[in-house]
Amino acid sequence: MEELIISPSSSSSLVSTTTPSSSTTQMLQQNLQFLLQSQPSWWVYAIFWSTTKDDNGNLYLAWGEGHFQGNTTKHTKTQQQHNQNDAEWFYVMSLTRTFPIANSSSSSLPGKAFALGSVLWLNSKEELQFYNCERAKEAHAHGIETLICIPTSNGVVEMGSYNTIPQNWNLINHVKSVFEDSMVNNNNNNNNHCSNNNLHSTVQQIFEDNDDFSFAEISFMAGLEEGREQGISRKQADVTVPFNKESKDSYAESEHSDSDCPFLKTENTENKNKLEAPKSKRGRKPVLNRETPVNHVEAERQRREKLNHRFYALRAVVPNVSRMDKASLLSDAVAYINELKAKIKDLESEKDNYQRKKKVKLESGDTMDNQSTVTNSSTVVDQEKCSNGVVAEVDVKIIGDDAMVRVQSENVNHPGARLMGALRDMEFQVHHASMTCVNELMLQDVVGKVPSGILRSEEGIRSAILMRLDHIN
Amino acid sequence: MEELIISPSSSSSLVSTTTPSSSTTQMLQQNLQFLLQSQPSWWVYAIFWSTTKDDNGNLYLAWGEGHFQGNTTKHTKTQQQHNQNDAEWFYVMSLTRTFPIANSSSSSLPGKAFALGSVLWLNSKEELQFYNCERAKEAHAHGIETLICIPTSNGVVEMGSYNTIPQNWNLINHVKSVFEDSMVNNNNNNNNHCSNNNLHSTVQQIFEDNDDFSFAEISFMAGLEEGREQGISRKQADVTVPFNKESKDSYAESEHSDSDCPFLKTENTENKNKLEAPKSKRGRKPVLNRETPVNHVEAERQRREKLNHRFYALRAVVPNVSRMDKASLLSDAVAYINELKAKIKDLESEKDNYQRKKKVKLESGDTMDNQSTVTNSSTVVDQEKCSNGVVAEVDVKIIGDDAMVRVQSENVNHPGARLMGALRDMEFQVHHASMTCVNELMLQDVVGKVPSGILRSEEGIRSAILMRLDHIN
DNA sequence: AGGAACACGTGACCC
DNA sequence: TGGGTCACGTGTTCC
Repeated sequence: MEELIISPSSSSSLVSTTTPSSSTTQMLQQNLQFLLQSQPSWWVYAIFWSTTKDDNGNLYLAWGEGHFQGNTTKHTKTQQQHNQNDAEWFYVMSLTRTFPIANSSSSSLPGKAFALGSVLWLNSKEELQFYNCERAKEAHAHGIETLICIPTSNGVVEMGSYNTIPQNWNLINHVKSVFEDSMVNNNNNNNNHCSNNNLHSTVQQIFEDNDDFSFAEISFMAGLEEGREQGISRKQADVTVPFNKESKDSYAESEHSDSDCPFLKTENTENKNKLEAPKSKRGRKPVLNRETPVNHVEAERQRREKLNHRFYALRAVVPNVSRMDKASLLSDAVAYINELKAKIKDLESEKDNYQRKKKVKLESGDTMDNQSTVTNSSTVVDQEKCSNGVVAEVDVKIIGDDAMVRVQSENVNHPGARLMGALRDMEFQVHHASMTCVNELMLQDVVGKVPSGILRSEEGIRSAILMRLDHIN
Repeated sequence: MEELIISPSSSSSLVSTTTPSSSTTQMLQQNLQFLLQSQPSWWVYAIFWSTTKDDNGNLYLAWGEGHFQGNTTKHTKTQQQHNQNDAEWFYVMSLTRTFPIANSSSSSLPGKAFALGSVLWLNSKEELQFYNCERAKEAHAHGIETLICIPTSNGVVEMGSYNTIPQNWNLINHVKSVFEDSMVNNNNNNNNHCSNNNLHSTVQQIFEDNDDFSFAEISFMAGLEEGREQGISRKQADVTVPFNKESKDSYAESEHSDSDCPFLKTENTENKNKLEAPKSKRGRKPVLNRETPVNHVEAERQRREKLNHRFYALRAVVPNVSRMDKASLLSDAVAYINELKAKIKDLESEKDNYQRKKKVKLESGDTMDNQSTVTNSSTVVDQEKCSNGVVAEVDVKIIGDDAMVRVQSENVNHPGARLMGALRDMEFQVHHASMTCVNELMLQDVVGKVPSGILRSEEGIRSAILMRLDHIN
């Protein structure tokens, strides 16, 4: 798999005060990359469109950072390669794009997302083609099947995939938290010191639910650190770590190792460790003493990382975390869960009430039916055999201008449709009707206005119905 | 069936002042018995483990009450009888048992449940065997397949069954309500008994303000500390820090100084400092070298404790925590939160639908014109204009093999006949239907079996109905 | 300072 | 025996 990384060194001139420092840029790039690589679904690229002001002070979106990871695998080169090239082209061309921020139907999907403040998730040909958005159409023309735009506080994250990917709230939450956090902190920190706290938090949220993947990547950290990163401090190694083994070749390590993001706190503990290694030249005896502990240390490190990932994940799903420390997070999470539970309980009881009411309605029909079945032994003489072989019993009672019709029959041949059809033919205006199926029996009760034209007698209506029941089917 | 009832008269020596009165005992016994007998699943026994203090003021769980109802039936005497005897033995032996309250991997399942404040529900051989809990293993060795512990305000209800019984919230809620209520009365006058007052309801409040620990949590801490003390001796600490034994009891946090659990404060920082004093050779102030690190250590200890309690609280509100480690808990919590969110979204949209319809119903009664001209953009999508000019709103919900169809339209052109005809055309077998005319509006509700041939989606059915409503008349 | 929060390495424990 | 987890004391950084 090939990677394509574009840093907006040129575009920085456009950006006024919000110009990301190069360390931020790099962080952005890493975030995007980690984002893509941590997703279970395959995304071709991710772009962060950054809010920018032009000379007139109007906001628009311009290229902030991007990551392109191309095709899912090397197989099916013929067809997919074509697509990849297409999408690559689309991606590269995006460098030059800017989008006005407008919610009107414009050509700007990112602009719309930012203006509306809502996620746009288009995942079908149809949506892309008919969304009345030029960029969506372009994307589709270049093989993109799913195109999403997620607004953040100061930009929009756009992602594209060849596949149809259903909306995924985890992804959305990750993106939101990662890019909110990273930028907020960036704004707060005017120094170029790239807090690795932030970096951790931003990076790690990505892994939230994709445990296997993140674990794999994290575990690889262990092997990586000792061997090849001599000069780099431990913490930086942590950051660069998620470049997984498979892709290590294509990643210009320099790109990160020469980072201007100074993890100034070159760790004494780590240094100590490193210094200790040579010191251990003493004898071979430490073999058992050296190797095991180092694994242990590494394992513990990984455990901590994992735990922290989970914390970030939790942070991503719990809104309004009062303070940023872990304890507060946990208690907020608990409170939030209880809140959600209470809400669900409320809603459910509400719904329950509603359904119970409905049930009562149904049941009242049932009891009525029962009642009628109990009494119908006396009226069994009223049963008539229809020509289609269905036994039907019809009972009519006239009350003032209205009539009450009760029909009881086998549940075959859609008795409801037949009765309703019959009543329609008779111009019988239905006010209320209910039909219930009990075993093989269908009971229908209808109340309505007797048509003026027809013979206004119970027996007349009854036979009219019977006749039509017989013939209509 | 044989019953085996053991009252804790003998064990009362263990129990200090918290010994339940005999009336309470009896009530407990009845509750347990009723509990067992009211369950659809067969449980072999139920035990109420009551929180108790030993001479040092440490919390334990000791036998409070129990009920044994033995085998499910008399059949298969050979095999089951053996198990029953086994379980009976296990049950009787429980009389002598006490459990420290600790979350650490100890032999105490009830203790763990109480400390965590969360239900433990083990219902497979594997869980019982590998739960790293002696009591679970013992239970399994005696034929128990499902072993559960449900914490209450002042104890734990343990139940065992030969069968594999899935987690059942009704049972849990039942236990909680019954045993919380019954015991609260008993507790109130018992000043030296520190009950954790319904953990589940309190956690919420506890964390409302961030750092406030209610006595509920404190009681926890006491149990925890005490449990650790018993179980795992802090060897490392013992070696490196000679004063630890006392200092580690200083879990007390500043916030709960007014806690109604006075005994918990027995060991405090002062004590530790006092013991620490001799260690510092002499002068008042080795401050810089001695005292500061000690405070730091202590603070860190408390911080850890706090974090852990938050973890316990989180465990208490997250059901079905897959594994007991923190990382799993966190990710489960995240998953759970997302689940809850999704559910709320569902319920809310459902409710929204319902209310919108209701609103439409009400509005359409007198102001049909208004409604149509208002261009309520959200509702207009649901409404379709039939060719005959009748506005109809169709809602379909699929439940298993059945579908619920709701049609709302003007009462013209015999909507009942049209709908029934449409359903007949679709081979939709009606189980129940009701139609009601409110002013000029006709409401129809139909429940029936979805034909297998048709596209079995709600939207598919809906559009099929709409199409036919349009054409049939 | 001095508290609060965090990461780290380490010892211990348990499958 | 090793991999996984935990608690602990410590160093550090940010108010």
